[in-house]
Amino acid sequence: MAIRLTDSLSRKVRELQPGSPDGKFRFYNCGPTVYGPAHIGNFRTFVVNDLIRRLLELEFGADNVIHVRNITDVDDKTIRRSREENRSLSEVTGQWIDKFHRDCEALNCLPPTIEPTATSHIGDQIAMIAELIRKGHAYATPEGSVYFKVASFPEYGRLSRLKERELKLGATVKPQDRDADEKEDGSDFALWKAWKPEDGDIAWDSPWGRGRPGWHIECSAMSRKHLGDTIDLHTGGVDLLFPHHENEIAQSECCTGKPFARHWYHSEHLLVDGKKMSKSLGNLYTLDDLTAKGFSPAAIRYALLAGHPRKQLNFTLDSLHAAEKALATLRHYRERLPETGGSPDTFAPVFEALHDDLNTPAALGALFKVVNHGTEGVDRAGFDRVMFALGLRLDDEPRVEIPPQIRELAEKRWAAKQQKDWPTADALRAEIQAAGWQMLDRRDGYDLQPLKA
RNA sequence: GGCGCGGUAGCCAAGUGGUAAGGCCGGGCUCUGCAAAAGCCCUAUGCGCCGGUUCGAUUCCGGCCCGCGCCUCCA
Repeated sequence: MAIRLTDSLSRKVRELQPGSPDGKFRFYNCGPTVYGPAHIGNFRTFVVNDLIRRLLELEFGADNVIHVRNITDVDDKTIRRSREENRSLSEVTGQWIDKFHRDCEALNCLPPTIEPTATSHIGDQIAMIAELIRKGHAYATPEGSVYFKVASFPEYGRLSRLKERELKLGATVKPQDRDADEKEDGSDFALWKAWKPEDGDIAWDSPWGRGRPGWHIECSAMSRKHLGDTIDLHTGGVDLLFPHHENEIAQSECCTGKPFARHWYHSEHLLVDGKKMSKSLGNLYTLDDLTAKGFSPAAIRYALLAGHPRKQLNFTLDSLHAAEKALATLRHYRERLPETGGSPDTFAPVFEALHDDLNTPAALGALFKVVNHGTEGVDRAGFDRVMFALGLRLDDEPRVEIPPQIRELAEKRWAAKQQKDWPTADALRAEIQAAGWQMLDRRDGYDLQPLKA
């Protein structure tokens, strides 16, 4: 069953198919800039992309999916952070790359096939810039910067449909680029940035002097290097539509003369409390912020998938509670399932929904419809395939530290219960509850949970 | 000003020209020393407002109201 996905360029829902004869599906996903911990909004994009990755694997086979996700490890923000902390750039980016990897793992995102960094592809970027200059699509300034000449690419603006880019009345007026007067045209964007004092020792040699690459060129260069001139799918958050992806198209197509990506996909942003996340509103969550509140990464992933990826999702703590409960239901359901013997078609509606432009809410609805129907005709193999597609790890229960004194009271109560000393057992239960914990008896033991607020 | 998205039960959220999936919360029941957990069952005559098209609209068209995002480096 083909995967159908909205294409941001044609604005149509189109099938995903490998475009090259080798049958490999080439997938490029714009990754993070590593200057701090990624927030939950960033992770929505990565979780959605992980869902795409998983569906592609199921559709074409794991060996036939080449998934590239870059890491931007040199730009204004990373350089600024390095200066502020008086540490080397690689020290700063290394720290946050590690953190990003740990967070992705916690959220059960499959690692990309290739994860190139901008700094390890400086030569490729320089080569591409040189080619653009040679073909008349870019120019160097006396200061040693290189800009892409937007006017040289008539197709510019096709993706974002922003042909007229002058500031209109009512638009947020932003301070002009300090390099504005170097450019031939205000729309031109930097391919290479000449060294400035605040860049410190962060610079590479180039035919235009010392400096560093502009942001957009890295994706064009790394995508080309690892996936070829034309790729099958290019994705990112909606904010990247303009200017980042628009610029990538311009650079790549002017360089190669071939279509850059056969399919574009952009996932929508996350809102918190109905507003865009921002530090001033105090509604910016990192993964650690949420796990510190006792939520499991699996529940966070579930909550991120609970809304349609192309719709703004209002992320709330409530949705995390709901996710945690829903996962518990799935966990218990799975326990009641036989290993094999189920009908292979049971979960077809779930996959149909996922293949229909990543309709995750409909897929979860279809999943629970099966669950509510009982275990008849269902087996773990089929169920686990769904869990794989969604990337939901059912063994990922929220973990909380149990204080020793609570553990001690629980042991005493368990002993009293074994003696059928009910008054003592009840007294201890009350004591444990007064301390904010709840004791859940099982046949063969007990669990302890913090009391719900 | 331009581009785009959305307003469906207490909360979240799919969906369809023919009478509303699913999750959470809430309620009931079963089970169980107690308490939970788990399982089972129930929970929108209604889909922002006003018109129109239609045998029939939440779903199509028009108008209005409200909310949100983007418009040069933010996933």
